[in-house]
Amino acid sequence: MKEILTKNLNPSQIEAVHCTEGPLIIFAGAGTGKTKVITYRIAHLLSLGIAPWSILAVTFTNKAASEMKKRVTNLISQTHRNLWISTFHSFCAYFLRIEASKISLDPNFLIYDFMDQKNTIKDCIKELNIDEKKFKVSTIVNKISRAKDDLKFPSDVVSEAEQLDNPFEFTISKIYELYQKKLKKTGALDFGDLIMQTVATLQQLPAMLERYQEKFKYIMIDEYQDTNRAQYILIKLLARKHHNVCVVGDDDQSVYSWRGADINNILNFKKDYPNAKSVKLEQNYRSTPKILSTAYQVVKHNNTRIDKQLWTENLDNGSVIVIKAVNENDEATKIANLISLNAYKHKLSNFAVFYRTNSQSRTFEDTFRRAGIPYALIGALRFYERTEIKDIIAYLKLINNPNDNVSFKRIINIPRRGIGKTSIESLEKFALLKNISLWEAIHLTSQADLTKGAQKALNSFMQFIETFLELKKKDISAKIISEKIVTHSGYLKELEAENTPESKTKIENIQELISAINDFQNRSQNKSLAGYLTQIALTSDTDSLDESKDKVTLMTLHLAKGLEFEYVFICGLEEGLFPIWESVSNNEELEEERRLMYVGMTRAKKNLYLCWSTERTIYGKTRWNIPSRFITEAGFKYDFTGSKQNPNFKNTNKKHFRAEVICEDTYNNDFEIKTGPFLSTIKTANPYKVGATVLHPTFGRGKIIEQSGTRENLKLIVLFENGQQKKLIAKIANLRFI
DNA sequence: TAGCCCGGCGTTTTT
DNA sequence: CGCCGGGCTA
Repeated sequence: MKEILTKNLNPSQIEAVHCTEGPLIIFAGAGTGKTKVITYRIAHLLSLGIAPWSILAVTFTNKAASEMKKRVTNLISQTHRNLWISTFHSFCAYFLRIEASKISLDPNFLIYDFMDQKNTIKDCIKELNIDEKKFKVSTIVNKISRAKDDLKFPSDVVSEAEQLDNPFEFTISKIYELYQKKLKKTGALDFGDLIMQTVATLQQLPAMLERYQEKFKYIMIDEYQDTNRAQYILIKLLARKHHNVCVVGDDDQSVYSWRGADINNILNFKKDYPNAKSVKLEQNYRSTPKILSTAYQVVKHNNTRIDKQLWTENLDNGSVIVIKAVNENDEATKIANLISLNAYKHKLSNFAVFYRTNSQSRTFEDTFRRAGIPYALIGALRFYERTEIKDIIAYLKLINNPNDNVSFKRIINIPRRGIGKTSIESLEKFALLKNISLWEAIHLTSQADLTKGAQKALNSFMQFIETFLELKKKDISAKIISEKIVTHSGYLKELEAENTPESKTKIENIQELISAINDFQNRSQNKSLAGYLTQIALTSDTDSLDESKDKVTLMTLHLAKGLEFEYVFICGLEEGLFPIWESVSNNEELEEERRLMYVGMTRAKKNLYLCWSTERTIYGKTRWNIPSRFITEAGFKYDFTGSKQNPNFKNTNKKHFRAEVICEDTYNNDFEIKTGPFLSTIKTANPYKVGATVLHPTFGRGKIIEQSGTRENLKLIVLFENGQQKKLIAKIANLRFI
């Protein structure tokens, strides 16, 4: 064991692993083996005879937590069920369920996600008769979430606003107050509550705190730069007795301040724990020297940082290249061109395109689709945020807890039951008057101000839900329940009747959901409906990165954190887009943009492409751009004197672009940069020649042996290497040229 | 009640 | 440019 623990580690990693007693801060730069150090450290603690149940490791994402568990298990070749590796939120959710009885909390509390929060806020605004134009729902959700991140209860926020004599903030504080009341009434906690209530509980009950402090002798926090105040206090509380707290992070990768993360938590760690040891992991195992030095050039421009410089033994001559485009289509085309030119020798999953805003993805999608480059768009619309999924989940939630007004309102008229806005409004008024939930209210429809038709419709809805409440009592599985919902509610029928490509995807998604529910039941110990609902509330990445599919990855820079790719394109590097204009007047925000750039750059293993476009259309408005300061800071000079104010962009239609490289270094021999024939395949009507070799995602390699039709009706007959002969419609066949 | 039209608005989103 | 939400009309 000892040997394994040191053999694979470099000196600073060994130092970090072996320093078990007392506070420790590990500055772990990008690609320096951070997860490895944490997992080895846990294994080391166990090898010293430390009890597994006295170790707590906290991460931010489920992905990180499960990865860590997996790697610890591999390392010590056994599983420790008592080893506590989890996210902040699931740790707190678990804690609160266990201790619920001591703080008069229903242990079956719901967990509200962003949508639930928004809907509840909408109700609050209506109830308080507040001008919806002045108070935007999402702003308020954000404000409330930030307050919770800062451990501020409604009363705190109210008195703060009173002191400041700020009517706007005061209104928000009143909304917060009502919002919190509503959550309490339905028995729901939002993400912020999970942390805040945990902290509050521990602060109020010293004996309990003492017990947990005694239990968790060794605490480790991953991505410490992303902790908010509540999480910071939580850790401080838990670690106060033994002081064996090890935080791992990288201030240069702090990019979530807008969500409450406080970079000062990591910067001031040594102030909090004056006897803290600090270890810097600076040897990078990911990127080429050129990428590392260029990324350093950029991040060095930040003032608020602790200096670290990554180095590598890697002698690869991979490169950083600036690509100048003429507009966003040109940008996408040039990138598609480079990818397709090199796709024959590199897997597509080795390429990634990063952008600052989600709206930039569209051009890439269009271009890649036309170019026949398979791509995976990450993060835009997450599985559990799709309407059809949210609808079915709302049914499950309502069955789990009929008093959940948010879910009730979501599905009361989905599919259409003839219960319109006015009916719902008068039902709501009635419920408010009687101080009961909507579910309770529909049992008394005759007393409310409702038409006969509405009463009848509500009654049949009530009976429909009642049948499921019965099923729940009989412990019928969540899978069966959800199947019955989908069919008996008429939801599926409505989608089938629609019979559009969209409705078909929706049906597929619902089937996927049901199989996910089934999976859950086979996997989990807590097979109840409530158990499933908690699980999904704390999970999001069902359909994120599927590495088995060979596709180019498209995602925002924020989502790129923690990942790596051989070839990375960072796009839209223009002043006003990246850094985004909102940030340029504020140095703190600008530094965060710069860190985001640093994160993006350090994802690249071999080649890094920095792309910018002189012209870009955003929201229908076309703007002229100058290259991002980050390009300049990276050491690339752009000669403005040569560029005309109003150049003639007619050349956009040229068949062959040459990716304009304003500054090029020796680039990787393995990667061709000059423009090949691919581009003409995008621009001309028919790139598919008889005799051409193509690659199909499922059938594999084949030769085009016949073609008919034109443009979107172009049909091909392809003879595949497995002997199959297929008729394909070129537009949708997703063929790649090889 | 439901469907249509118009106006406003538009960074990033681990849980 | 597109999406969403509110208000108006059939």
